[in-house]
Amino acid sequence: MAKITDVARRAGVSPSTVSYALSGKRPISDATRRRVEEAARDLGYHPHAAARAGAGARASVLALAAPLRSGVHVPVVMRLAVSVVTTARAHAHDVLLLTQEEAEEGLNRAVRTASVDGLLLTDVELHDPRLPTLRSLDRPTVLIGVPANAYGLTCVDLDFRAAGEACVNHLAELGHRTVALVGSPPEVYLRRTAYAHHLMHGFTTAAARHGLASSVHPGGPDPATAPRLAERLLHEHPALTAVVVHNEPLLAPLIAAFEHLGLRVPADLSVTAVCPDDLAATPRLPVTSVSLPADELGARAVDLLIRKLHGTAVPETTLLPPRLTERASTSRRMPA
Amino acid sequence: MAKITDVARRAGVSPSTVSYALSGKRPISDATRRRVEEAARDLGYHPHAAARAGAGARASVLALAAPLRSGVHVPVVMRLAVSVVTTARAHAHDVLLLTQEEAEEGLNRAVRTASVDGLLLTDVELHDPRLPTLRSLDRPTVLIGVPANAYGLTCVDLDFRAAGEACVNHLAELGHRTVALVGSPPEVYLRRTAYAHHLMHGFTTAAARHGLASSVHPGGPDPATAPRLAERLLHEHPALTAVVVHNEPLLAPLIAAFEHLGLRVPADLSVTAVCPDDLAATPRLPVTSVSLPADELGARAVDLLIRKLHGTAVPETTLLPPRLTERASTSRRMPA
DNA sequence: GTGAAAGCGCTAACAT
DNA sequence: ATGTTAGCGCTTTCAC
Repeated sequence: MAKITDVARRAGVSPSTVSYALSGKRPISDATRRRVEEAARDLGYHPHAAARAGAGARASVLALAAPLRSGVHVPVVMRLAVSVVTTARAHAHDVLLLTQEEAEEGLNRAVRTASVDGLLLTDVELHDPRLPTLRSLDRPTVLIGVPANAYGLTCVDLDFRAAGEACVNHLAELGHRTVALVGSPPEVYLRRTAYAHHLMHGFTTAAARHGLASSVHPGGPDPATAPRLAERLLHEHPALTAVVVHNEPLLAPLIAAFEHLGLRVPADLSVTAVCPDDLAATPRLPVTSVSLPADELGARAVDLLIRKLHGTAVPETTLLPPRLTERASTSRRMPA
Repeated sequence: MAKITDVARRAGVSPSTVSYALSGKRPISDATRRRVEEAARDLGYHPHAAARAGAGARASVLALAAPLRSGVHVPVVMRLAVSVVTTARAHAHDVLLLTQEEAEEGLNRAVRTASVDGLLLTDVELHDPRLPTLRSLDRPTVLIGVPANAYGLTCVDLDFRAAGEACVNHLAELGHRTVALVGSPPEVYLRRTAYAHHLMHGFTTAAARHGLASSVHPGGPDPATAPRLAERLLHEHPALTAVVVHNEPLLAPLIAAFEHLGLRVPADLSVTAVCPDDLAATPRLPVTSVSLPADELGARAVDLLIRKLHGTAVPETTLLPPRLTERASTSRRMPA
């Protein structure tokens, strides 16, 4: 493994010149720079990040803390992760993946021991226990999710409150008077996971504003529970004509279950979802949905974090406006 | 951030004593160790990995190179990733996630620049272009997947060849005479991805050995293509009574498509899958399957890598024997 | 425009 | 059993 002194010797300059020539942190004559670059290339030289970090520079590593708790839809997290890694690479950073439950201590360790420059947190809770640790860590951080008190934090997320409202607005415009939300699994609400909470909040307040009868039903993550849930919904709310589904694994099975019970979608029942676009745009029954732009969220989060690393001021909370796409699963309420 | 000298001062000892007391690399009196540990705890001291690495020690970081190319089933990779991170943490290591396509150069960079101690590769191809780079990198590596020439490498995977054979054996015993394999998407075969190749190989040879008529059909990753594929299979192979599915996203839709075409599973058509257990053990129609133990693969791979880091000799290739579980989707062939 | 030298925080000989 | 010292490879004052 070539080191900086090897490059220096080969280029006939001092190590510091190599460092400067490669980093561009001070003016170097064109001739020298050229020789240094060539020598570096010949030797396949890559500066050793650890040593660099020792000398006070950054290690160019971001940590992604993605707890993967029960009830979260893994594919969405994965897409976020991929988008984070890709965007980080575009900024010449690598990504350390933290999934552990040992949340607080894990963050500490990552920052010290693995010399992480900045942190990205997912699965943010309204009162996230990691926040105090985070504040003490004095490393730039971006939360993917908006806690109850975002003061002094940088957060980015889909505007889930507005997303919930958008779904209800759409249904209200179509004349529906009784709506239900099929949300995330109960444990997600119990943890007060931010996104689930915000969506529910938006759903409920919009329903109230429109004077709609509304109810909220956490849905199990298991598709097999869909038929029971469908039955229960219809039984408990006979006037129900529209459902908002914020639960990826349940979306398709739930629609199937309703149809199995003899309801036609959208003729008898309108369905709106909040989920990644490709999940909604299925050929059998394209579902009207608010897009959950996991890729964009990841990219935005990294962009913000990189800017913070550079010392640039960034907005406190970035909320992506919901984008509702009308597809075949919603229609005007048929007068009964 | 407390450093080793802070701890030393507080404990009234020299820095090296702190280092030794914490690492246990040389005998320290109980009294001293206790004082050091207490001082470290009080100060919230974590050794700085970058500096450590500078001094010749390891950084305790593993890299997981998971390309996520087109055609791979993301949830399986994700489970592997989670299992890798969890197991790595159990060995006090962190995991750097590499997804980039810039494969060879990416590995180089990770090792140098991010001071990675060891590498884990997924999505291994029969003639994987990363192998030469890997050999030159001189970092312990474990492949999750078995290339054509595994000489000098450490590999771990499900024994996909045996898995293919197990499926065919099972079907042959049930009296089936014409079988088809619905495999991974075409691009996976074009890349000569190891697992897909090995499974197909096992399927084909076992079919030949039993004297069965067999055919292989790459399946698109898109569930929407299932109906077309089902039709084609039945049309091209009128005598077909059994199918092996090695394609997670297609499994359920394909069965649905067959049933839609009027076939009863398993009365008219037996279906075997190679997939994670929870995907097969669906309540509607539990599918006979060979388990794809993503968790165990990840854990094994990390264990092997850690042992290599410790300088322990490890077996060259570890193949997990296939475990076939009979469920409701296969039955004895009905004489026509 | 370039070099020499100090030092980042840690570990591992080399002492005692 | 503990302390002293010399680096690891790099960046960054200083100095010219």
